[in-house]
Amino acid sequence: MLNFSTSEENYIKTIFHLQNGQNTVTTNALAEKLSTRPASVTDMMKKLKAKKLLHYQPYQGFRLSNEGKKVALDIIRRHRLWEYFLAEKLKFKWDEVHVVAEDQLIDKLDEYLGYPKSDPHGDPIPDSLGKMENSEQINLAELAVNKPAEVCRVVNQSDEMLELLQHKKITIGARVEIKRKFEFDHSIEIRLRQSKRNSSDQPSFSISEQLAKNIFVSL
Amino acid sequence: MLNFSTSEENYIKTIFHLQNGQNTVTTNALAEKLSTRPASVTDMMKKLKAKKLLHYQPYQGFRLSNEGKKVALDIIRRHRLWEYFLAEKLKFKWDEVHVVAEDQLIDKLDEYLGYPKSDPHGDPIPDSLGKMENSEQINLAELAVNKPAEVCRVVNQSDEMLELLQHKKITIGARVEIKRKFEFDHSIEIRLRQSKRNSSDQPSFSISEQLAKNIFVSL
DNA sequence: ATTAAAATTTAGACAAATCTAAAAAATACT
DNA sequence: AGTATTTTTTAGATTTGTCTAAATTTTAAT
Ligand SMILES: [Mn+2]
Ligand SMILES: [Mn+2]
Ligand SMILES: [Mn+2]
Ligand SMILES: [Mn+2]
Repeated sequence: MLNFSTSEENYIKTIFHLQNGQNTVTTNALAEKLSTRPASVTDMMKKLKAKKLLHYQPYQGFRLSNEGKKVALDIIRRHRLWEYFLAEKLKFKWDEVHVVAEDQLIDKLDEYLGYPKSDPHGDPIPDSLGKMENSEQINLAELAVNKPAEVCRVVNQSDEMLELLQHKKITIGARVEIKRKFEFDHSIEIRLRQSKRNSSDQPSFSISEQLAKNIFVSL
Repeated sequence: MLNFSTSEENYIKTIFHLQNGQNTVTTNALAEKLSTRPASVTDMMKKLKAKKLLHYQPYQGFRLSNEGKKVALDIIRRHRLWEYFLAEKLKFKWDEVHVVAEDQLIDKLDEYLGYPKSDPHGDPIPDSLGKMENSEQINLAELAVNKPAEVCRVVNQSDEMLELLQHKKITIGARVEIKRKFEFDHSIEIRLRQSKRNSSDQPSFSISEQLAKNIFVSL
């Protein structure tokens, strides 16, 4: 299914609701519902007709095509699942979920998540006042040999970087220890451990200086 | 704090990251990072300067003002909290959260919420194939006297309507029974019960035909 | 059947965000 | 210093979504 703009989605969703029962929707009714002007509605109807989302003959009103109805149901599904989430998980009142403001939502989400200190990449999350703690993290390239540490942050988050990390199985929270440093190309040999408990060690392997410089650890 | 467009927010967030350490950010660096053209960057810089979000003299590079930094931190907070939510609750891998597509997200959300059948207003939620069940709901205005039923849907969801419902304490899931119907104005006298168990009855009260017509119940 | 009113569409304009191509300024290089 | 290169800005278009005002079509009323 193609991708539609917020504006197009609004029109589609609203037509779906208005045409319930009635077989066509009028320009004025739609303009009224969307708090916009009839001329704007006509403009958009031409666009949606061109995209085959609705049937429309000038002066004759319009109704969604089957394709348009499919899109509408997808939009409605999204909308209602989010409303359910807001009410059920974030504890908004059922009559508030329509008009939740971004700031309010984020604060409730923060509360719901238990005020996490850092995101999945290890990046610190600012609190509601904008304060962001940066704990003492050191670059993996500068970690001393044989000093166990924990991967806590990955700076470069390009696809290429993340692909490499996944392949090497380096994840946030993993325990890591440098076994050797090579002067020639500044590559380092490291060993990962499953968890803090001394479970089965993995074999050691080497990573480039470039990769190491993008990984931060805490002791 | 004012409201900014998605585009403005992208610029602000990216400048924040780029200026870490450096004291100014260059036009080309920003264009590169945003995959846009230098000319577009200059255009936006004029706009953000006008809004006092950054310091900028032509040809001299730019940096966020204190106000701009505040906005950036707010954006970063939102972004990272959502990433945390995606990873922790919706179980996306930590290296997937950057590029989650809408469809995927919604399906995971659906799963996480336990495939709810209807939203907080009682509106049915279509499944991932677009199927939407409409259970036999009857209009409260047409419910027989002394026949207990459950409020399952509210059609008109205007602020005015929701305000009235809240005042009358009529909520989705509430048990309701019509005690009398008045022919004169078609108003009805109803009584609510706390739950399905026969707990303490509330006193009965009357509602207008107009309100009743917007409420649907199931038996 | 005319005329009046209402609904709808067209014409033309505007703001936001982007682009290409050309001009201007800053830097780098003999 | 004088020229070449790079960086940045301006000028002018384009796309999307909106608007007002005027024209057109449909519907309602005499
Ligand atoms: Mn809603
Ligand atoms: Mn992140
Ligand atoms: Mn991200
Ligand atoms: Mn709803």
